[in-house]
Amino acid sequence: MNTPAEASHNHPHPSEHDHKKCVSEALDTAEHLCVVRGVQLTPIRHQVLELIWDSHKAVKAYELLDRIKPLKDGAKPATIYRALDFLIEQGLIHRVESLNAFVGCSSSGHQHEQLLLICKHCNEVEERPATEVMQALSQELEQAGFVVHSKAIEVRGICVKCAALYDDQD
Amino acid sequence: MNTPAEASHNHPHPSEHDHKKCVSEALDTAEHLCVVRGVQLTPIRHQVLELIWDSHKAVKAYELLDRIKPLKDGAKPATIYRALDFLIEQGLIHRVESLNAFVGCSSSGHQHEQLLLICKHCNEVEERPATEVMQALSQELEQAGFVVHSKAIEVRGICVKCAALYDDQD
DNA sequence: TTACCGAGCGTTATAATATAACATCCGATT
DNA sequence: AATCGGATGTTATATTATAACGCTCGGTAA
Repeated sequence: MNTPAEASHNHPHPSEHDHKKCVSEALDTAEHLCVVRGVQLTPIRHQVLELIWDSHKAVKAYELLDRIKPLKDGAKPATIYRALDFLIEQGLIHRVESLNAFVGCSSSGHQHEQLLLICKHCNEVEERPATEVMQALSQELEQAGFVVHSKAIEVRGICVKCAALYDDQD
Repeated sequence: MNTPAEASHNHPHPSEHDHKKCVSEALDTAEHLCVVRGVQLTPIRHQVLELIWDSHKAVKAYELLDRIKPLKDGAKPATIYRALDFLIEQGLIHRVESLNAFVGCSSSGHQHEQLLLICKHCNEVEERPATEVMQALSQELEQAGFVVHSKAIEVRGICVKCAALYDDQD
């Protein structure tokens, strides 16, 4: 398959994983979930999701716009933002609040709310279920009597792989 | 003292607390910390901090700009953003990432990183130390080998006071 | 004193992010 | 055939944020 995702994918920690698998799993899951839910993963939405999954980096909306223009001539901001809205609603991507950017969600089906570890060096975002944290948070929120709509738990810093590089080289 | 803060303050849950005390404590703490740290809480910075403390609501940068213009003729975006940068650096305010907005920090001296509970109804932001959550998070981050620069832990929903109003009235 | 330096601020311009509003298309239903 | 709703096209604009450059002023080194 000559997808743009495969063509332009650029992973800073290459030995670590088979990214094609990430992408195909994410897309398969997305397609399946949309069928089950009776919502449409239209070509545009699919393309945007694929572009987001090009890497594990957080991507800006206008970056996506630039990258979808060759595929979708005449794409405008609304094209992207509508697709992003849909993908977020369906839990297929995360909005990274502290970056105004977007990243694929690996656990779309089950557990969408996760701890996001955002590396300032490689710009990758790691999702972690962080069950202990989530449990403590639920308790805290219950104590506070707060009715939750959504959560954003984001930590910025240097990921373990980049930290290792720093130790070795910088 | 005929401060703008007192003049325009508007609290949706009025019986709950003495807001003048919040403001004066926040400003006193800020002044003290800046002296100790050898940094300047200039008139502009002080005014912006005061405007932010007008309420416990998250405030947008351009709202602050509009509100500082009468006091500081010719104020421009940079005026506000520079002050905000300073106040954030000094831990005197929080940037609410999921709103692109700002709110005073009650615990400037000691424990800046807190859980923020953001009410969609009254728009107030409650800070909570949430020590159990923070502890679990620290553990998680240590396990992940992630070097932390900053954290944003934000929950959006309905605060306990507004939830009570909903139960009674809506 | 004079020269310099850096922090803070004024000012202009523009970049980057996001939404509103209305038109059109197209497939499903009546 | 009529119509209805979801998705998309299209134009315009709102909102958020930064860049870049110059001035002032107070401290300090020559």
